[in-house]
Amino acid sequence: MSVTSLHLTAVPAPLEAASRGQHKGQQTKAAIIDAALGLATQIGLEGLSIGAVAEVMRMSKSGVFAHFGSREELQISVVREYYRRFEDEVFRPALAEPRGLPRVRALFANWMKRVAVELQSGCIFISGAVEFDDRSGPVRDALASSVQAWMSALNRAVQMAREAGHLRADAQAAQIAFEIHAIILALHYEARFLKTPGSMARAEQAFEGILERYGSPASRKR
Amino acid sequence: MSVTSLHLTAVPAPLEAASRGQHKGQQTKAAIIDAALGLATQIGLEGLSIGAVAEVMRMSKSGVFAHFGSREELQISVVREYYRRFEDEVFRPALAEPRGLPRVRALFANWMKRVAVELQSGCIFISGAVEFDDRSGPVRDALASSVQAWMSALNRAVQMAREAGHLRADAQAAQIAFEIHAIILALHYEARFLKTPGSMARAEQAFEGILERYGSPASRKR
DNA sequence: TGCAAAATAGAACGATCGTTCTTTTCTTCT
DNA sequence: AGAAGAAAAGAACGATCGTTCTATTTTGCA
Repeated sequence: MSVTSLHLTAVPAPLEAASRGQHKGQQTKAAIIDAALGLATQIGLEGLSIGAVAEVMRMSKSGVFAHFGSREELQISVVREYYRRFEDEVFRPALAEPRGLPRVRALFANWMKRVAVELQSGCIFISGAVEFDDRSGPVRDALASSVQAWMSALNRAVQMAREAGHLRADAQAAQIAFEIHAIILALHYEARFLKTPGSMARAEQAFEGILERYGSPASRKR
Repeated sequence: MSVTSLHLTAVPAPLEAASRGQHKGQQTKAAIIDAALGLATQIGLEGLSIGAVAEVMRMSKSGVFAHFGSREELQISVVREYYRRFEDEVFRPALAEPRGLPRVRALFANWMKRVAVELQSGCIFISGAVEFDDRSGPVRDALASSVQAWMSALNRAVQMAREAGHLRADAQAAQIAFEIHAIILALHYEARFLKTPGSMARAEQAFEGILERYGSPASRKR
């Protein structure tokens, strides 16, 4: 309906496009990626079909296809968009917190906030890992490098906490990042698949346990 | 080749079948499930196609199909078989250990042993959770109840360890089971998808951390 | 050994998939 | 306004999917 009206009313759409300095093609391409991302979070990157995207967009299959040239390119675009949003919602806001434990806490809190949403919609980094874990190719590469980027950002934040004296001197940042990642994965599994009640609280408690175990004596006394 | 020879040499195969008291149909059905399980661990339950199974079995599609009546029934059979093997390899051997911490340790050790294999082949309980987390139906039910059965078995083992005084009195069995599950999921993710080196050691260390945190003072001193 | 029954094969179905090609519609810029 | 080019539609392709139906082969038992 709204897409149709864009075709009928010639004035507003081009104006908006001009204001962002982008042509109609780029505009609809972004809308397609948005729709495809919504679909991919529900049915996975592998389940993502051009026909389904076209239906959501009220476009023809070939119309959607022309923007990407292949299904793989569409999938890669979705991965990149997902990463961008993850960065915006989880990583960037945490930079407002001071280095060390506060920032690590903020990263985890933001991550949990996002998971709370994903318990309905799904997470591409998790479903994609399962779908592409024994495959190779550009989609897997895009997925893996996105996750790697996030994981190393988490690693750096933990490492800074250690350097700030907020963690025990013998604590390994990679080990802590591994255990935090583990909490999120278990939360997804238990809450989204098994629908176990109280999983959010379990995850929170597990996180506090990690800080208790690896926190420096000074930081644990507060 | 071996399947073909079964048809040509009339003596040994029927004898074997008779010794188990099962007709040829049940025999080949078991072989189909075995082949399907091997396929499903690699490409997932959703990726499992009757045509692919038929090709592995050197049978016709309809020949395979007739044993199950639907693809869903084949998927359910695979889930049940996977659970049976998981029980045999992980759960049952641990019952030889005495109740309490030794048995919990054995459960985790056996689980880790299995994961070490699954890093090549894949785990249906993990891939299936992602594939069926927002779907409903008999396949999802079979999958969820299998996982639930295993998780509550793990829960009981932890609970017995608490009752034996091996864990702190205020430790919650469900919380500990959650955290152990988390370790396994992270190991799968990091080793199988990201191919991060040293993931097995990280998982082992995380498990020791859990025991350190929740272990009773008496059990931690040894 | 022969006959009924079970097991398997084979062909065909409608549907959906990604992709290609051709044609039409809409945008953009002069 | 009108031409050039981008964007979208439409039809068709080969392939694969689960499933159905019929015919053939194989099995197990009297």
